[in-house]
Amino acid sequence: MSLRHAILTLLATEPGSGYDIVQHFKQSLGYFWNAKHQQVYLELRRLSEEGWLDCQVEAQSDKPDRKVYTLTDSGMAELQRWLREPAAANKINDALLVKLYGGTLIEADNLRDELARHVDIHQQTLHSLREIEKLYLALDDAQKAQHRLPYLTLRRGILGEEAWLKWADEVAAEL
Amino acid sequence: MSLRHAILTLLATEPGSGYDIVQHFKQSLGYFWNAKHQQVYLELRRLSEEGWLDCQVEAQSDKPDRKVYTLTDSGMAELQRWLREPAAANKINDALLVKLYGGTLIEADNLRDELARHVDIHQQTLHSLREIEKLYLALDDAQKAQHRLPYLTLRRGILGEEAWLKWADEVAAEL
DNA sequence: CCTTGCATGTAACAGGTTACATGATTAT
DNA sequence: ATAATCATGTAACCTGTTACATGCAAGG
Repeated sequence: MSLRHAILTLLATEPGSGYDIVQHFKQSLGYFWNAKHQQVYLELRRLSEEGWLDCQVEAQSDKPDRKVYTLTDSGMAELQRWLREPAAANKINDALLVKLYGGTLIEADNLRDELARHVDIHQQTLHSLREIEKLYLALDDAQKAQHRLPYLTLRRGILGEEAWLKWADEVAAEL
Repeated sequence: MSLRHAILTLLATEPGSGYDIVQHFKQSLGYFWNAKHQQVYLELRRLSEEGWLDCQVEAQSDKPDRKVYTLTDSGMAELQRWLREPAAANKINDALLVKLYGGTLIEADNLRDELARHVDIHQQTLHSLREIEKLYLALDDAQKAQHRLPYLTLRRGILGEEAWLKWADEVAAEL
């Protein structure tokens, strides 16, 4: 479990609501972290109960109230403790590869369609990551320096998607 | 959940015990599927209860008894039904990227060490995948044709690890 | 009128991890 | 002696998903 620490990491940059965090996961950070809103709201409550977050309700005129969470000192201490701890290598469970592995048991057309669907998804992801990269590259040096590490995670997304699509080409040629 | 279908896929090629399946996950298939032995034994029991697997106890002289599971006709039907169903895109939760993202909050040395540790792991994985690839490439054409699809999943592992290491080079240069 | 976005949650369930448990054989 | 390999499991716990729930505002 590191959803709680992913949340603390995001809130270390700037305070935000559960909704904000979910939007981050859905948009720019989706290539390395995903969570449903239910899970996020649950963790936010727990993190507050443990004293790692402060919560302030922000009333809005035309939209529903927001609960804005801020990292506390002990929250920052916990985050740093976790950051220093070694991370386990990522566990991968890839259903598409299982399907390809067992692909001789079904029609080749089915497999080709499935691959094409996934190629579309990965191309779209790659495209949106490259758009974000453009924004970064247009920054001046001082701003670039500030977002150096998030940019490196973005590069992981880009290189990862490029490699995936290169692989898909190999597969398409064989199928 | 597709652990049950990953198991059915493996047993479609040849019957095996829970232990055999876990070994597959630990060794050659670890780059696309992972599961603990407890979970595998649990699923095997459930799959038998649903009539998708047959179980035969094989006594061994010097080693403990083995429960060898075989796919039934209805198990094969279920597997094919699942294989034809579209797979959701893979969900990624990568703690290392979260740590990199929040890396400004801790010492740079810590980050470099962590990266080096992961580079080691990925290099070892890539090495063992390449060893498996050599075995495939040495096969004659008929045998190659037989293992075409599993080989394509292996290529995914190799291209994925190569891309990961290429990214790690970029990161190391920046850190 | 209907859908999307904003914004938050509860409850039931499914899936996965950790701890504990057993016991023989083989290698260091 | 000690650890590793083979081989199977139970129980408690933690994490994540799905279904259900509310309610206003803006846009087509």
